Amino acid sequence: MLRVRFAPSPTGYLHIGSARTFVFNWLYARRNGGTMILRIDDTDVERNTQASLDSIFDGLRWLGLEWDELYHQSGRVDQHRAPAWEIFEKGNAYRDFTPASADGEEKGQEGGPWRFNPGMRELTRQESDRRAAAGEAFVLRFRVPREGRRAITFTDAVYGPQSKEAAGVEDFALLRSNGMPTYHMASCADDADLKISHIIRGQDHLSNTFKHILIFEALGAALPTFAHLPLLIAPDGAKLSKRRHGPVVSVTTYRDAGFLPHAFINFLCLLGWSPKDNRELMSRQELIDAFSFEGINRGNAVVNFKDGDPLDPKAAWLNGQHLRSMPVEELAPLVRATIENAGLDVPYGEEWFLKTVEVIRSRFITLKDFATRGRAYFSDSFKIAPDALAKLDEPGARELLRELGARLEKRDGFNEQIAEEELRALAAERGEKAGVIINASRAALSGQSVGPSVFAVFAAVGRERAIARLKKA
RNA sequence: GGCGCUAUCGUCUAAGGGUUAGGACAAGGCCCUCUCAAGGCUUAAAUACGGGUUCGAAUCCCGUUAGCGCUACCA
Repeated sequence: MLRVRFAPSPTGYLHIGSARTFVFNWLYARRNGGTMILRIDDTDVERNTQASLDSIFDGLRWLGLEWDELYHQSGRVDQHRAPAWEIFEKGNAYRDFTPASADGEEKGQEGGPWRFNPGMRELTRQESDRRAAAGEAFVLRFRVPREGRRAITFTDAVYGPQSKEAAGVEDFALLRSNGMPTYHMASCADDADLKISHIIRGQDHLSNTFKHILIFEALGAALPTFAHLPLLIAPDGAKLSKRRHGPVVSVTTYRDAGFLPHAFINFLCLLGWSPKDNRELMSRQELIDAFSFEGINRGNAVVNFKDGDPLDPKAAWLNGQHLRSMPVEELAPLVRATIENAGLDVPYGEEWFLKTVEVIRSRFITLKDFATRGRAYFSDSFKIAPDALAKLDEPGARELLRELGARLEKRDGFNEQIAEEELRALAAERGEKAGVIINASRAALSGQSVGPSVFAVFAAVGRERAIARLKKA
């Protein structure tokens, strides 16, 4: 039974690296008929926030990614503590009564890295029990095997064979002096208990895996398959962080910028993974079908944002591609929400709406464009952009528009063909280039100097509004 | 410092002993055209460095350098 998990700790908003980890887990589960588990690793009570938890759920909901089971570690503390003591009883852990060092670590000093406190590691069971009974505080540490040259090995599904001498691993903590399990303990206990078969997570855990294997083995639990993912980094090479890089690292930035959930997922997938056949624009199903560990890279991937522009250009391109290629029926509700969020509403019925979205989406990059560059289609209160104004200011242009408006008004019926007939007839009559009237019309009708074919604009704007806008010129 | 991992155009990546080192984004040009996108064509742009192994290395090995990660009673 294939079971994977995404285990965020709610100590910041959902950032794009975490989102990608979720996506890869999800893809792997969906690809192989497995179970996707969302586990909130909220053992660090001090740093957890409700806002962070909300952002995780908001982000995942926005992306439309679902999970099959949900757990909170905070409700499972007993299930983490018990196995720690089990390890202790087997002799694979010991109490360390050394007081927590006040500020920072002076442990890893001069003679090399800190591995353990010899006095504590060798304490007899009787002595250890006595001091514990006397109420002395202690942390429970794993007794990492140091005899011989035992190596801890495993094969990572992405990074290949991994090996490290056990003696090089420090006696890491399982239980804190307040009795709370550490991340390593809680995580492994849950992974074992929840029967996680594949641990797919960030490469920052690659070196932690040696410790985790020690725990799994001490627990007598089956080892899951590990697959580590290259990290997402900033253009300056540093790992993505809110402090250094600001909101670009947050999933909500992309949502608020008007991204399509699926386009964002598509973009995320291309960071550190490739289908190896040059495909880039992929549907959800194509992603699922193509996903495998073999396609995952080992080098970190740069999210290419700039100071003035938080969006990776390729992400924007992908969004534009999806925007114009997805079924318009699927896009329409998202556009409607965007329009309504901007305080506008859809003036005509669904048929008109679908047609209009179809016409104008071809030049847009994000959903936001519908409310900004596309504002004139939904509202009479719009500004004419400066470069569009220049088209209106062409000599004679305004007069021609008024005349065109008058002719359209006299004419029965109204559609693309009629608009084109009248416009071209007028141009011919006046010996004027059609382009002048065309460009000026686009400016007057849509407020933009650029956009769809102007006759499609006439149709989308509609007879009454088109005539009014022309005459107002 | 110790340990682990990584290194192909500016960015995302393909090629895993023999290719003119391929694609995409971004940039430049041309075509199309009522504008702008889209689309088509096209230009520029890379195997970090040094040694091996081999008839032949981006690819395998060693070293160097650089980056990242771990080295907490954070996760």
